[in-house]
Amino acid sequence: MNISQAAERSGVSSKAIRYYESINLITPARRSGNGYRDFSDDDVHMLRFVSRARGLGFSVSEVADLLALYQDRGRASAQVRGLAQGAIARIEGKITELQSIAAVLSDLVARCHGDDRPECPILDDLAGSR
Amino acid sequence: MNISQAAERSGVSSKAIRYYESINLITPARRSGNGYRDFSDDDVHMLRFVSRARGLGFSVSEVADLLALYQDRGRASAQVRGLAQGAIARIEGKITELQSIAAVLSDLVARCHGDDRPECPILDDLAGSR
DNA sequence: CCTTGACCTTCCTGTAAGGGGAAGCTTTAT
DNA sequence: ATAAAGCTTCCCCTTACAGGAAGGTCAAGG
Repeated sequence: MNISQAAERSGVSSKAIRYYESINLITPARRSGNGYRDFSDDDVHMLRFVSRARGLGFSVSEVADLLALYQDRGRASAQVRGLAQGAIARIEGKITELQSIAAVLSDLVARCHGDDRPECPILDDLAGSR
Repeated sequence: MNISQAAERSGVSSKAIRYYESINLITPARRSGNGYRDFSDDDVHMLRFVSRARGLGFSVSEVADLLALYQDRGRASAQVRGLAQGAIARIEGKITELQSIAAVLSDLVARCHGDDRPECPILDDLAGSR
């Protein structure tokens, strides 16, 4: 099948597929006589794997690791688990950071009248007049 | 004062200061006879404003808006509040997204033995063999 | 006076992960 | 036959700077 169909079935855009190929994340697709890429169902399967992993917050290079482990029949599940735990830690750290930022902003918004008057605790705070 | 001192006092790196100047976020600093930038305490104050706003998750272009509002003595606080609320909404959306991702990953990690054996629910899930 | 070394300047490249679009094929449909 | 769609490669754009090269400048020490 051509790239747009593979894109549709895998949930990875054509652009992204070409990109993944260019950085050697996936093995280059076969080419038909006309030079068009020709994808198999297995290719689509791999692309879905990539898509799902990316959606779970794994970086492209981590996806490369996951793919290698996936294709290594003798891998130890501990390695995969380690990657996933690292991803969780990063995500949770990010959540904590965002929550504290949101808390500060919410406090500022609560203290701001939000009307036609110029007085604004938000700007005052940003200006450091605490 | 020179750029490195302004950087130290404001918490904005020298690189970032030059960058902010290049994109017209801040007004170009005065230059001394030798061509060096020469920062005043007011400049440092502005930089701190920028630094704090960036730290609160405002994009550079939003900071530009905030700075304009800050310098507009007649602004309506509602505008500032709107910007802040938009930021909060974005941040909370991001938090929700990250939380659901973390939940999926945590579930997968919990189901993975994480030992020498190759069986791995994480890879199985990524492969879509649900 | 001269030489370091620490600053400063501008300019170029690189980052993550593709998106957008141009120029030029091929294939498909009318 | 021709137009529309799809494919190819290639290059620029995005965010918000960091890193580093090449070269000018300033203050301290021998």
